[in-house]
Amino acid sequence: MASAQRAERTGLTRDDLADAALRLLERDGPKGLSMRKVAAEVGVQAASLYWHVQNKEELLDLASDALWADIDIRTLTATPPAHWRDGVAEMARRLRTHLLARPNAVRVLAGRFSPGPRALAGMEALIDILRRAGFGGTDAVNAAYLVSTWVQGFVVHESVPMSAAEEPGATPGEALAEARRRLAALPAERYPNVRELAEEIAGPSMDSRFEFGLARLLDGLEPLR
Amino acid sequence: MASAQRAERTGLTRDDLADAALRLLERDGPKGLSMRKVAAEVGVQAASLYWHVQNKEELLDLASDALWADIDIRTLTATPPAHWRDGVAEMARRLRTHLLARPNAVRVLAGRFSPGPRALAGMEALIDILRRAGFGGTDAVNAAYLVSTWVQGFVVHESVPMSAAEEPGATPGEALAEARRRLAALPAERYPNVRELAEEIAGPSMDSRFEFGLARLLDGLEPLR
DNA sequence: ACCTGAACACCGTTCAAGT
DNA sequence: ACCTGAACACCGTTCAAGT
Repeated sequence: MASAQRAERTGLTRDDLADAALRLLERDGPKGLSMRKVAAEVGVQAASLYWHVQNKEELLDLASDALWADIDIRTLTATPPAHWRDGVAEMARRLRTHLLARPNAVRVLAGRFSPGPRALAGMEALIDILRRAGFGGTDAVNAAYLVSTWVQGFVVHESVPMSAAEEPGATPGEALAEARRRLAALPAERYPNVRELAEEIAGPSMDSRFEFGLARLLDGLEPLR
Repeated sequence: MASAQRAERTGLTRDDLADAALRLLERDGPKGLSMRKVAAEVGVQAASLYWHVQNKEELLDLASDALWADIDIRTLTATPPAHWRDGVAEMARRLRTHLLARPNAVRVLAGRFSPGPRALAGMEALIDILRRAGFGGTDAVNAAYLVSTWVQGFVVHESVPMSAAEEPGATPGEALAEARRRLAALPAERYPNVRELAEEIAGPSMDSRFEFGLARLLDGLEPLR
């Protein structure tokens, strides 16, 4: 048909722009994300973008929703887990893994995280698991919101380099040693606990910190079932 | 002395720059935050900033730490609360209130949230409350981290306007109605729960959603004491 | 319906020069 | 030690014009 033919010729969609933005972000870093470069990425002039999108603001909003495009949620709801805790935990881990794989997008788009249409797919899956487990509607919504805001906040912290200055080289081990040095340099009278627990705070394992939080959340939700 | 005299004459500090950045952010919005405007705000030429700061990146890092400058934490630790739950809850509410009062800073700096020196004051206070209540060192650190990442993630969601397009006017009531319309427009087969619970999801009370999460967190932490 | 070229105001950053 | 003026490359956005 004519429409199919037209789609073959050009077919530049708003999704294409969002995907290009995310691609540039991870490939070239935050500085790669300009209207001119996004345009070049999709093979067009910068001014052309303004036919598809009102301004850069709107493009970034599209990108922040597209961030959730490839996340694998359906396999989870297709075969509901035996226990709701496993289901929620698995969803939380998937959200984290997905975001951690896109650290530049997280850093640039963090201030735009909101329940857009695609992010709602995660909410839908979480609510579904919770309701099947016997949670009431309001509780399920609140619980899903709790889990997803926490994961996002956690990953933001995790994705930010300890110091902007030392971003380039530096092995994880070096960054860790540097973090400990920093904590040890804080005034002892004002930060007694932070100093004493510097090893724990600058500890290497974000995984165990994540699992700690997850277990606490699930324990806190349990009585509501 | 000579140094005091010099300090009187100019005395432009890095803190001054960070404060100016935060001031401009809330006064003029995200677009107010350019090196040239920060320079003008402190009465200097743009190029001069580069004597105090390596680049804009570093200035934004300073600003994101300065975000925690005026938060009132000391009054809390001075008179430790009777029950640790009250202490942690009060800290969480203060963190939220503080951030909510600076929505533009939250939106622009969210991707930089990390445990900088000033943010560690909140951690210190939280850890202090928890340890006094009998939590072990590692648990206290993990719990403090859990609470503060959750609050920050929560407020980010809360600070983002539902849609970039409708930002200008629109009463909260209108925005709410619009949000419900959006949820109702989602495909019913893929979003059955979201659609059924649209009222809850687009519900007006972020306060109660916050208190729900807080109560769940505290319940989840209780057994660790 | 979709794209271009040229232009405008503005931006971050550098650098030689001033005091 | 701290600031300026001028310059450079780049940016978001508009608009008349093309097809």
